[in-house]
Amino acid sequence: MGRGKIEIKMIENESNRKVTFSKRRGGLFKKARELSVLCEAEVALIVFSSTGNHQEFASSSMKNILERYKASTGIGLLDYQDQMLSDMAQIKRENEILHAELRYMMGEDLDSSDIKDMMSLEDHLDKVSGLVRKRKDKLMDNRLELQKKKTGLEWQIHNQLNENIACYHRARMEEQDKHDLYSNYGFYQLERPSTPLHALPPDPELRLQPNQPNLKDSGY
Amino acid sequence: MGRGKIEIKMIENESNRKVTFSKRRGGLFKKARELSVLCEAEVALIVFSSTGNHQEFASSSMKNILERYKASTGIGLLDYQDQMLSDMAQIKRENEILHAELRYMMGEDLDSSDIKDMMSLEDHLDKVSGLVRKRKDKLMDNRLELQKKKTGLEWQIHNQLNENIACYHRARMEEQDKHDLYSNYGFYQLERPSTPLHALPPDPELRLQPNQPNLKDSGY
DNA sequence: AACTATTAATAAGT
DNA sequence: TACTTATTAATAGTT
Repeated sequence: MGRGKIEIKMIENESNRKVTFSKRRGGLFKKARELSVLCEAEVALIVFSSTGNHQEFASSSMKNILERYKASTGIGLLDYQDQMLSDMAQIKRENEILHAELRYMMGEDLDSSDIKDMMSLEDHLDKVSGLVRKRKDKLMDNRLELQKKKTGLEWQIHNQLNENIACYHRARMEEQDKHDLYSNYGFYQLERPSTPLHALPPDPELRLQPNQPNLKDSGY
Repeated sequence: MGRGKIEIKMIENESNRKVTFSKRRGGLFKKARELSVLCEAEVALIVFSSTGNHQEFASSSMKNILERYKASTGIGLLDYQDQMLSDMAQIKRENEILHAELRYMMGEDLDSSDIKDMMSLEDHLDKVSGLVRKRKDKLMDNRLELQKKKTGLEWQIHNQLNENIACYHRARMEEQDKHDLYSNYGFYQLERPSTPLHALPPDPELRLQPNQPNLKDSGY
């Protein structure tokens, strides 16, 4: 159709090619539209020129048509999609089973189970209880151990403090003794207990001892 | 182009429409191909008939062209797949969680759990154990009830048999008595216990009674 | 599905 | 790029 027929092969002359492209592209789109209108067909047409521009025609919406196309063919990803769908089904089944098992373990689905089931479930629960108890005991032990260590440390500090205080009092006593010696309070000082009264920790038994015999002896 | 021109609007006559569809579709695909060859254009053409069948033409590969189209417009085929992939990921996550819960319930994953966890799990296990015990007891009761009924039936049969046998023996005794009377064993017969010895069920206490006083009395 | 009269598309020229 | 036109291609209606 034109002044002479042409071979259907790439047009070497670039400007010719461009012109032909424009003309034929127009014709193609026109025919695409006509087909869709005359015959109620869904038509999607996408054309990229060699320069990279693209034009499209879609009888309804391109997205819809491509969705439909994808749904009906899957453009090479049919296998992939099938694979995915079957994987999905598999996983869903697993999910169902897990749910059921979990419900069973949670005792939510017992009405349909028989004595044998109950026995084995009971056994199982006992076993798990055992594990739990073991774990709990271990954790408890750990905590106790920790507590002990802590307490031990506190005792150490405590004892150290006592020692320090005792030390301090001994030192004071010695000084006092020296002082007393100078002041001639001789007898009274000798009657005093050798341990300092305020030393810690205070021993209740020691406290009950009369530590001021001088008052009693003095006839109050 | 044809014997008279036509308006571009839906063809009412169905067979006409179908014929026209076939013809024009062929022409469209031909022209699409020619365009792509003559002008080195990339062309993608998808046509759905009103009956749902589809045909396609792609100058290279439909997937490539649509990818290119998507790159330049954002409309693409991958939405569906993406959706599926994310669904899958979601389900897989759920699966993971279920697995973990189940492992936990099975006491397989306790090493990382703390005392609080253990306490609550223990509580839970106790609760489930309670449910299981209840269910088991109920089932046991049912079974026992059944057994009882069965046993009851057996006892009835047993008793009925005894009755029958006793009946039979009474009948025989009466006949025997008649016979003895005729044979003049008068005294000896009067000494015999009134119950027949072979009557069932045999009572051990009755058996211990000396039932042959005549031998003893005769001085053996 | 083949035919063909007729219209539509378009190659080459302007 | 647009218009023209000779020519080919497509196809509507018919068989």
